[in-house]
Amino acid sequence: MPAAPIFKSDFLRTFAERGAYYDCSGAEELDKLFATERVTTYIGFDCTADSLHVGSLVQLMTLRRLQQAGHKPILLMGGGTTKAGDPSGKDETRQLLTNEQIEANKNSILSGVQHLLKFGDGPSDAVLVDNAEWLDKIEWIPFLREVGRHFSVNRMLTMESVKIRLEREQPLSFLEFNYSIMQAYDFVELYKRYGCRLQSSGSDQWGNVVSGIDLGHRLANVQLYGLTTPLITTASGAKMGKTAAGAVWLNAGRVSPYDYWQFWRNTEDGDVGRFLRLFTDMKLDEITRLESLQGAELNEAKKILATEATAILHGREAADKAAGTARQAFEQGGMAEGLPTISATLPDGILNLAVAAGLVASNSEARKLIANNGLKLNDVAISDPKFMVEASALNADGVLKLSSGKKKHVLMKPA
RNA sequence: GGAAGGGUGCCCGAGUGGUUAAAGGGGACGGACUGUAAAUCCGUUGGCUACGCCUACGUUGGUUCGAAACCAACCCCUUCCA
Repeated sequence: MPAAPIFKSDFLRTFAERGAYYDCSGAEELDKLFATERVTTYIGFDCTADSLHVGSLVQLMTLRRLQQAGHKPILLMGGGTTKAGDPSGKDETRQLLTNEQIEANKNSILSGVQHLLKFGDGPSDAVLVDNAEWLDKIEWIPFLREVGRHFSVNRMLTMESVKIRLEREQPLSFLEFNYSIMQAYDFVELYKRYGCRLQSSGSDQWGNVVSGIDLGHRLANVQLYGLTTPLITTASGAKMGKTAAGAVWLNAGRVSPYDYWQFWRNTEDGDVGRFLRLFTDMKLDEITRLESLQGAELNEAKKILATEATAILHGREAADKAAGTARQAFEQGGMAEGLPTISATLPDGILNLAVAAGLVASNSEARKLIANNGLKLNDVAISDPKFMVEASALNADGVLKLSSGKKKHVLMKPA
């Protein structure tokens, strides 16, 4: 990672102090721009799913900090690019999404980030833009004449992403080859429509960002800028955001605030300080204090991380509730009301209940879990797969707690 | 259009007629140890009404007592040539 320059503007300085800075183009000029005017900045996301996940959070936090510093963020949805489909991946003949699906995904994604960014018409309010607005209307020949002539294949072949594929003799379709052109075009189009001067992205997108800057010179005679964030991995080197249940989605419908809180609570020791800087709004000196905690005391810092990160995404109330639920479930061994709750009909076999609770995918899996001593009813391990759960197992509040391992709990209420 | 190689479980990858629900690795899950961490060690990793049965090695059909493996057609991927 290049050493971060000393920035004068509030935004870039904060951005760098929080560990989100990887590289940028024209550092000095960009710094000056940030210090003197409101800068409109965009980040692109694809909309193949109905929610973003934690992997996009660094980017979203970038937009949040921009907005906090009084600048204007644009969330660019790749509606147009999504229609082309991502051809990488071997033999999955990936289904192309219909327009309705893409539209639904966009709305859903937007609803998932409502707490992170303030959307609206104000000068620094975030806006959502879909690149289908212009990509859909492109005509082949005019596009080639206007835009295509500015792209040198010779140079595109030297781009890192392309070069790697060629060197490894991996296939690279024409469509993929065009992604960088589309992305470059998006940048210029956003400049024309919204006066957008800066594109932020992960460091892997650098080549595409530079293409956009270049195209800005040629088509609009304007100086555009790029700002990249580092790739975030965990201290033990794993890609961030993959857990048991798959990706950690941002939408509450996919991953509940409670589970989201748990995700952050289970952060590795070595990541606590870094994550506090990146993913919360906490003051830096407070973070310095928290990350200096040793051994088990670091758990306190993890709880704060979990609550703060959850508050940013789901709101303060949901975060406090998740924290409270966790406290009851883990520290007081209680029934913790806020745990995911499903309804059940008693009496029923323990296998059925475990499947109904979503703790396991099948009866067989439940049997295996029991054989491994991992399935608990009201905190007592079950040893008999044929165990019948009677209504008498309900506690005073009329619920029963089913657990897989030590961390995953579900409450069951008679229907 | 021609030639060659290939499609195996969540992923990578072995397997070229029976002992194969399919080696090995990764990942994941559970257990032990801990601090709801990491590392380490152990176990599990297709389904079911479960000492048995069902479904699975791109698709369909065939050869055989018996096929992931052999044959045919088709689909898809990769590479080289035009």
